Amino acid sequence: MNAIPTVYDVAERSGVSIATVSRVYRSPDSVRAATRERVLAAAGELGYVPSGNARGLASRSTGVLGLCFPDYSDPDTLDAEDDDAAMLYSDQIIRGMERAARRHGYALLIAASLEGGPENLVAQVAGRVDGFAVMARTVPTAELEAISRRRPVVMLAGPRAKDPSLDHLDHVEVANEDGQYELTRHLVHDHGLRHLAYVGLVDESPDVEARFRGFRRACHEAGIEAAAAPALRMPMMTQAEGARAAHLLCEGDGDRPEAFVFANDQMAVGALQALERHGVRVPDDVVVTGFDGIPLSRLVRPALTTVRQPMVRMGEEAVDLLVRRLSGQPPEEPVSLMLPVGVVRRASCGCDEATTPSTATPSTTTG
Amino acid sequence: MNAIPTVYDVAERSGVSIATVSRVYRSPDSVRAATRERVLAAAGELGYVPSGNARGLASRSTGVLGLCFPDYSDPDTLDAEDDDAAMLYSDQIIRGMERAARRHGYALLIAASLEGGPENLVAQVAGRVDGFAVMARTVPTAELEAISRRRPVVMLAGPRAKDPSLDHLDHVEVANEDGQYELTRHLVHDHGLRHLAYVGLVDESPDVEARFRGFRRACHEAGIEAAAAPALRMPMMTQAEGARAAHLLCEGDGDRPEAFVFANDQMAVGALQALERHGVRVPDDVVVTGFDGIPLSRLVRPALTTVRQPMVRMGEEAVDLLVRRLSGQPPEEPVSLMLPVGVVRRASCGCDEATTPSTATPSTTTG
DNA sequence: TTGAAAGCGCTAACAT
DNA sequence: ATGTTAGCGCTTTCAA
Repeated sequence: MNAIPTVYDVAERSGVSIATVSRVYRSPDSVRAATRERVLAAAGELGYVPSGNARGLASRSTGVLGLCFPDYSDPDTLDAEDDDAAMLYSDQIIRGMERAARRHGYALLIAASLEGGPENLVAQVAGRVDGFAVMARTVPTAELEAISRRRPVVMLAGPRAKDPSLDHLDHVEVANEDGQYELTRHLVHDHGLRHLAYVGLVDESPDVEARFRGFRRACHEAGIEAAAAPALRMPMMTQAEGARAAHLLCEGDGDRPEAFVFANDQMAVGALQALERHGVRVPDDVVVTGFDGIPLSRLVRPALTTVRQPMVRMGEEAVDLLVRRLSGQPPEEPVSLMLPVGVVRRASCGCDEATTPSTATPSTTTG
Repeated sequence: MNAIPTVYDVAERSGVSIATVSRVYRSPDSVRAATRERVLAAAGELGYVPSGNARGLASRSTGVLGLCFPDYSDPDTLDAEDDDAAMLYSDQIIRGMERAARRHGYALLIAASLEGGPENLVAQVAGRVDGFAVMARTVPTAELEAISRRRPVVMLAGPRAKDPSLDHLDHVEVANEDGQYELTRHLVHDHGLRHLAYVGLVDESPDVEARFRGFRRACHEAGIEAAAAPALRMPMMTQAEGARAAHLLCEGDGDRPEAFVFANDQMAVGALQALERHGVRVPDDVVVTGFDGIPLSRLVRPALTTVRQPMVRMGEEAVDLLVRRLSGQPPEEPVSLMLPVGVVRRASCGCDEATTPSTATPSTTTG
């Protein structure tokens, strides 16, 4: 692992100037074929690869896009196998971004921010890319605000209006409110339920709030006395907390809700486990729903009724937005996209179809 | 989006030298608190973030590791939902690498190589990272050989000895041969099958070859006349090809094998579909097995007996290897790791347990 | 078509 | 504790 070869080494070995070496890579046509051959040959022999750093520095652009995402790994998921199944948000967004980035000729730099980790994580990313996407609440607002003044940042799944200092960012979110509204409406309308308990989050989360609004709206419209706040707010949205929520809801005051409407799938899954242990049957005794549409939601029994979010697409949209900003004609105004979601009716709400996927194409009913 | 601020701007604004600005970020303690505050304040107001490029250039290290992987997306998987379920190899490796990289303070740069795409993809990655991992057969050998002479590269899942020009690379693979051997032995020994057909790949793939060796060894040991070559070699390992293979095997010469042993899960899944369409029952009429342990293998019905590869772990090991090479005391010799695999017995071979996962913890029998 | 030279923004001695 | 000063490896005018 000797010194890494540079343009100078290649230039010397092929008897040209460093400018020519550079040209061979940047605009091959501007160099005579014979010269090009010689340079390329020398480069090959030396194992030369242009330094992305130097290139970026000299040309002020890196050809790399970034993504900051929270370290979502659910500590409750100890089983490696479950871990596999629970393909996370971030994986899907990564997939979407990588694909789109590649289409546009960019590479993708990813970094997960561990809770309370070094704040400079963003900086680490921001300093190395032409633009980047941030999953909501991954990055300290102040820091993000400062950075985003100088280079394109798109916010994912987050609070568009929430923070006015960030309202100049492009933004992609999913129709949380509408999705939860549709799902709730399904419970009320199609299943005739009247007594629903919503389980949210202690911390303020724009997504969770929006979902709750959808829930409440559906209740209102059905003439159900909808609480102004969730029945329960948990400190984290993990399986363990979901289980705990199920406990609390059951041991309440004897009069158990007909449905537990969870703000995400992880909690709902935890609840299913807890309920099974307690001999409470789903959906016969109580209906359970989630939100997200993680793969695990389809694997559990009963399969979970939920709202699917198009996360891969979100990644793609994010990249398209960034590329647009980076291009000659960036939109003047900040762009805000709201991607549609779909209610997935499965067994946990009493829709029994598609419970046992047939060979190779486990299908679900989307409504 | 005005000019991006630099150390000079921050220095000027806070009335210090650029060296001090640099110190504030590199070794905060070497700067008086008051000064530090002023610098940080100025930086904040300016929206300053240290340029990763300049940093990398000056310090000759980027703090980034890379991964090149093939664009595995199976074109047969048109359904977005299946796509979700089929968490791919690459996703798992990315997960593993990202985690491990973060533990070591590195970020991760990922780039998929589209078949026949620009070869400079590797260069794009190689030029921006301190070291990187390459999934086998992603990158032209010559290019890789040259690059790997100058910086650490670890080969994933590939042909260790295959290419002598690459035998100086660190290398992580899974026990393909042993895994297929164990699985085959299970079929022969526990299920008493004697007539097995192995379905491989036309192209030479070290992994597939290794698996076939395991298959053959198990046959030999059981006194079964094992063909020197796979019963069938398909051009690609997709679901469509798996279905085609099933056809061919069924319509052979009337005497159908008792088991179809596929070189990967995708093909096996395709075969399951085809067999169902033809009214051939699995496992009653014919046993089907796969290899990989992709999530989809558990979702299909009958659930697929297969061999699970620890891909997340592979990603972690790769990073550990890279970090080791980058550290002060790199091992002298190239390191080669072989990760153990596990046979997963499910319904498609006649092991009926664990076919219907119970709530939240779909379990499988690992043997 | 090719070369010379001036940076790009930062780090790392070396001074002070 | 802070400032000065070379580079780091490349791109990019400007000349030739």
